[in-house]
Amino acid sequence: MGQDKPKYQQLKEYLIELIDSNELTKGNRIPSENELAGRFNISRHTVRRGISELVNEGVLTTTQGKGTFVNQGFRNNRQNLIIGVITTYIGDYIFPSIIRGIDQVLSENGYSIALGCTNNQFEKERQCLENFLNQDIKGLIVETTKSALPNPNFELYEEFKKRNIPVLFMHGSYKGCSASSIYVDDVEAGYLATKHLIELGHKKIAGIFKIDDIQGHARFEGFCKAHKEFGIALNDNRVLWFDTNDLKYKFSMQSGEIIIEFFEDCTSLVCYNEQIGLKLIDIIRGKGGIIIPNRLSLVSFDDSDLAVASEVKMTTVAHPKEKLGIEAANLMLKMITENQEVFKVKMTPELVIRNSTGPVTG
Amino acid sequence: MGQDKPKYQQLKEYLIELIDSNELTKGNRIPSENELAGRFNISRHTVRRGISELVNEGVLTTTQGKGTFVNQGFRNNRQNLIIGVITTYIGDYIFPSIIRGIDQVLSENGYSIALGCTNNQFEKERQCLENFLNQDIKGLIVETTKSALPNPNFELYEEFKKRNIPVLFMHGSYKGCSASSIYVDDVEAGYLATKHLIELGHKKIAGIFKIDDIQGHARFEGFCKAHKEFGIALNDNRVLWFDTNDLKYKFSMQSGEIIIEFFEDCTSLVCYNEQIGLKLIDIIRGKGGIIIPNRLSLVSFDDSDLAVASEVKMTTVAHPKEKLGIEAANLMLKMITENQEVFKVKMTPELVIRNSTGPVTG
DNA sequence: ATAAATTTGTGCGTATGTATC
DNA sequence: GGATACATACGCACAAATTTA
Repeated sequence: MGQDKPKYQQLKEYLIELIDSNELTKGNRIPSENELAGRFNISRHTVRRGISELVNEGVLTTTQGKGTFVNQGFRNNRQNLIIGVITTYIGDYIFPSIIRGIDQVLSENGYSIALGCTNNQFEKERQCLENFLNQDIKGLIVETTKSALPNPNFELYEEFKKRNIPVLFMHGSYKGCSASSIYVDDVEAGYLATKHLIELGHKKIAGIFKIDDIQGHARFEGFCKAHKEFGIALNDNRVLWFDTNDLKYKFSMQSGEIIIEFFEDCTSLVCYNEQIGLKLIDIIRGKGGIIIPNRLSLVSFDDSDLAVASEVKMTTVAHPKEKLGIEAANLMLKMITENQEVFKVKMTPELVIRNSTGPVTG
Repeated sequence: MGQDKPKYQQLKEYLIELIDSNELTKGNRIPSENELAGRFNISRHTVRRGISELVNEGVLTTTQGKGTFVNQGFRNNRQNLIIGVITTYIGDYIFPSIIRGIDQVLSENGYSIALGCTNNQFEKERQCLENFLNQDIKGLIVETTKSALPNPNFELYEEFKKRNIPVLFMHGSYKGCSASSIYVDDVEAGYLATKHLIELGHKKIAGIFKIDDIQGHARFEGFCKAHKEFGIALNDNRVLWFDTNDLKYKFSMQSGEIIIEFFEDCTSLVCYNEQIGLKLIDIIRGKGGIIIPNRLSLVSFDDSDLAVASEVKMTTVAHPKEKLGIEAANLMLKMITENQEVFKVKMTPELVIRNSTGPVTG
């Protein structure tokens, strides 16, 4: 008789053993409390304690007057392996690819995804986090919301840490937070895009970047770095910043005039992503007169479907997408097993040259 | 003193009351077991039972030697509202929009989504279902996997029914299953697309449809229906069938010649979806000579981003997408509250006319 | 640094109530 | 009604962890 383990624990293990070996299967009645008490020479109270824990774990169900029964066998693997995933947008652009990558790896390993979507709003992010705190998730992968701004949901992330639930940030992490993160080297991306234009002879390069997003900042940093490295002066008037709210209005056909004026004296354009890129192409096509790449070279980022959707096949700096998702999921599995190590993984983007860029003319 | 409720239950309610009224908040120690026993004149054993249930519900945490403490307030709403969502593909095309629609409604109502993805394989579907059976989900929304074939996971769906977990099928339900379903009228969609061309004067209409997909069959059915209704003969040679595996090869630039030959003697084309439509536009643009809509009118389906991505803005029959997701989520909420009624909801698609179609010429 | 007090954890015994067969 | 099985409830004893004097 092991004196180390509590008796109710031993009883639990005995019952689990019976169920796992199929001596008791779904629907079977287990011996009565009194019988178990007699058989193991323990008190009925102790039997009750063991049983009540198994009921709580979903293994058994008790019915007064009838007995205690084994639940449906689906609970045989009594695991509940869920990873929370929070993204800014769910259905747009490259996010689906990332989620697909994550799902691919996790489902292979018996995990499933619980999905949350912030629409880039702190309030919704908070809601998602609270939701996940109420669930028994084994890990959390977060694509940061408004990553360039200070985050008001800091305490909630701390709570995950306290509970030993690993958190992995994607596309940048919050300041002062020592959590793991996986991100694309967006400075390098911005650098590669700009360098490509410079090497084609461009000197007047416009840039459009997103202001409330750390990726926007990073890509702009790379934009600057390339200018500096090649000794080209950077003109502030050639950089246009926009935020999430501008998306619908600033880049519509109606305001196309303003946009076109903006890069009028430039020969090329570094464009924050392909959603914007495609809208610009539409505007330019609509106005006529400007030909890509002859009059204007365009580099964008991400290499989504949109890059090759129109007649202008965009030169772009490819985001790893699925690969990032796969990497992130693998990291998460590692974090779960290797107990709270902090990882920082940087993925390097690659330039994909298509026909939206060409040598400077005139 | 209410004699109806058990004493441990009364104790639980007393403690919950203290927490909800913020007299005890996160981190606070509650009175010791002995003190509570004395105060309420009940035995310590009874106190322990009440406390142990609250521990199990995540409200309290006990530490031997220290005391019993109130957990972080996130559990104040001790609900665990998760809806399982199973789709065939996660990241492609219109699925993200559907998921976004579902998420929009559910998150507003305090639910969150647990996501599963079958890749159109029965085995993965089974895995997802077993996963969800192990979780405490409140409902299940399933996009059917290989809906034309008999489903081997029937018993698992039955199990949900047994547990009173409502199941809602999307895009068709399994045979012999009396569950609720929500679907788009794809016959009508095919009919609308074809009728639009006929009304523009087209009589030689080619069709491209997906063969391993019930939507493909339905859209083809509508294609036929319109031909019959307007007394136009249907030529088998003008219908091209493809399956999932063909996607990569059949519609590439390399095999473009074959595709173009296929609709050479037609003035218009009904194209299964916009992924294919966009590839065709690329092929046509690459070959030159054929102008849309002058030489060839093109109608597609779904109204995804891709419809307006290129210089050819596609006329298309819009899939409700988000709206379908929203509808589905609302239905699910209704099913949860109204206890297992069976709903059948049909959504009607709408024609969106853009500039890929025009009157027949020559 | 040690002992005492406090608090939770394990375990036994008993009694009575209530649901099911 | 009677037998059986689970539900509620009280009491006691000792062990183990933590705090405090």
